[in-house]
Amino acid sequence: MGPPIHADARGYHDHVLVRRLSSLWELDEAEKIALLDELAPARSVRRGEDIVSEGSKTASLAVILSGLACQYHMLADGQRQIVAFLLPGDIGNLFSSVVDVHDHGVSASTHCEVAHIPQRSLDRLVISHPNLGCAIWRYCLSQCSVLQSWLSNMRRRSAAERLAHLFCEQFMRLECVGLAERGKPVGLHIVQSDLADATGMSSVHVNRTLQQLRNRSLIGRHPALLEILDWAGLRELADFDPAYLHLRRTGEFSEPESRTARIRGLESDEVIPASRAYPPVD
Amino acid sequence: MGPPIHADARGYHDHVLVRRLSSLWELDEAEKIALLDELAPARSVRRGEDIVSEGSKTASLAVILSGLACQYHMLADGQRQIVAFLLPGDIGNLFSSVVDVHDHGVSASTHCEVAHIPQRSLDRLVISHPNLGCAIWRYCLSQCSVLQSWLSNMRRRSAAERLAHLFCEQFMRLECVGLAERGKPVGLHIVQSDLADATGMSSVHVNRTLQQLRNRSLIGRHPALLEILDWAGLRELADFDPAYLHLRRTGEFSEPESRTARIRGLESDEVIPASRAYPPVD
DNA sequence: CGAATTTTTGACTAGGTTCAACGAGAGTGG
DNA sequence: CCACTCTCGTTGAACCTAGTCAAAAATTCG
Repeated sequence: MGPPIHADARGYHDHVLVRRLSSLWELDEAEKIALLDELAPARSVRRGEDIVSEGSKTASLAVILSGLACQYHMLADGQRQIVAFLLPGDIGNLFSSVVDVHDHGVSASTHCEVAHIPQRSLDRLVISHPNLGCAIWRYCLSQCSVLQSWLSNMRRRSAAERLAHLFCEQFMRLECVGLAERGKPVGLHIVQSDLADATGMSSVHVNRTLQQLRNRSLIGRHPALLEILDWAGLRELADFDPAYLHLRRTGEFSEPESRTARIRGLESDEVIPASRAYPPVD
Repeated sequence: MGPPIHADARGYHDHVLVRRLSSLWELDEAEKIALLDELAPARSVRRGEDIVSEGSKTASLAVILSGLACQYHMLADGQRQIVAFLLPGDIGNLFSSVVDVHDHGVSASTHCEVAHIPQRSLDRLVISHPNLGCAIWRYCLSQCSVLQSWLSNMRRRSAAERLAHLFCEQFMRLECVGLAERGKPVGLHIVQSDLADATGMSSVHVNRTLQQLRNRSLIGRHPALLEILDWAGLRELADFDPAYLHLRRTGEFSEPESRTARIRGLESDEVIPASRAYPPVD
């Protein structure tokens, strides 16, 4: 259902990992090829399974190719806190790469395709292609900024604002790797209990808050889709400023209504699959 | 190259910046000297003033020499979220160093001494001394881990647990640069409204929660001191596991006092008297 | 010493949690 | 093809943590 979050191999330009790093830092052809050369074959991980286990030894980096994964911490009382969502093109355990042991786990929130890069390969890569190291450094900083942003939003905002902010972020991150388009729903199925673990709310309250957002026509009603009906409204509610994602092409995204409206209007006189291609909404 | 100009009388070993980086990664003498060589003279910043302003351009890194500073975000409604505390030896704006503009501010929570390292100097340093780059990379990851930890703790824990966790963290971070000792109060004056901005609570609730901790004899009663009366109790309450700080010598910290005293190189194995008051730090 | 900041206290309110149960789909095996 | 199970989503009601407002006490500082 929905357009699959899925990267096929139409060439290295279209590889999600390349797209992700390119969204942060310019890479040349040689660097892209060298990077993809080190990728081990993909493996499948089913929802709920660990991609990287908490406490395990570091040997390779896990690159998400498709699906949705999350970084989490287990607390002493059995609660789980999701500290980051990982979308296609994201690297699961970069933070642990210098440390010997993973201090957090990575698990699959939906079915995922994952490819690994051996730690040694990466070490070699950043030496032979320093500019690649720069991209990775920037990627790390971008992740840190997201963490800071979560910290701000989680505590100081109301439940509706928090969810709105999360949706804005996820959508824009999908967009930057070419997996989402304005006005179109995305087949990204985040389970409500995962939303709860990420925003620090109870799943009951997530449910009720989602209903508010739906009733205000900000998001679509289908649970399995991330469908933003009113980007400007959602963004205003969330007080969302995408600067913290450190994407290169900031101009086009930061524009308020006018531009957004134009984009939305543009596709509205053409094809909107949203109403047709996807199952009924209510 | 060149003699250590800015090292104080006790020598460069004792410089907080060296201590901080050394706590994460082993540095040799040449690296320490080279690093300190690039430090510009310190300047004073009064409580409440900005060390780095949000939105300003990046030109140098701010190293905290003494006092307490914080990284913060201003939200649209005027609320302030503190995303990190900076202790002596910490670098205020490392995250922004690759980005052109600071996406967060750094302000002095108490009177601070701050020294700057020009961005260019740092760039040169990590090239001429790769091992130094390694230490900085690790420092960055350590900061990220702290952020993740804050995220977990802010959301999933009760008010008392959150404050307890924060105190454990601050104390241990002070300890690793030699500014705190078990059983002794530290002259670190965190104002309650700052605690509120950091933990996402109201200052009223911070106040009431502090009283709980005091009544349970976990912390001391003096507002201007960070005094941990019952380390084990506080740690248990907070479910504090220092692993996420990525300190090199992890073993010694999780052990009770006797061991700590031995490793810290005390001549006699007398227990440090809590009665002997610690001189005020700021 | 006086002014400003910080800490403390009280009363009231609201947003969010917890518990418990029910509904709706998807997959599975007979 | 249907019943069974499992997970996920939805709903209601009682309860409670923490926020807000307001004001007094204490501390710091010029």
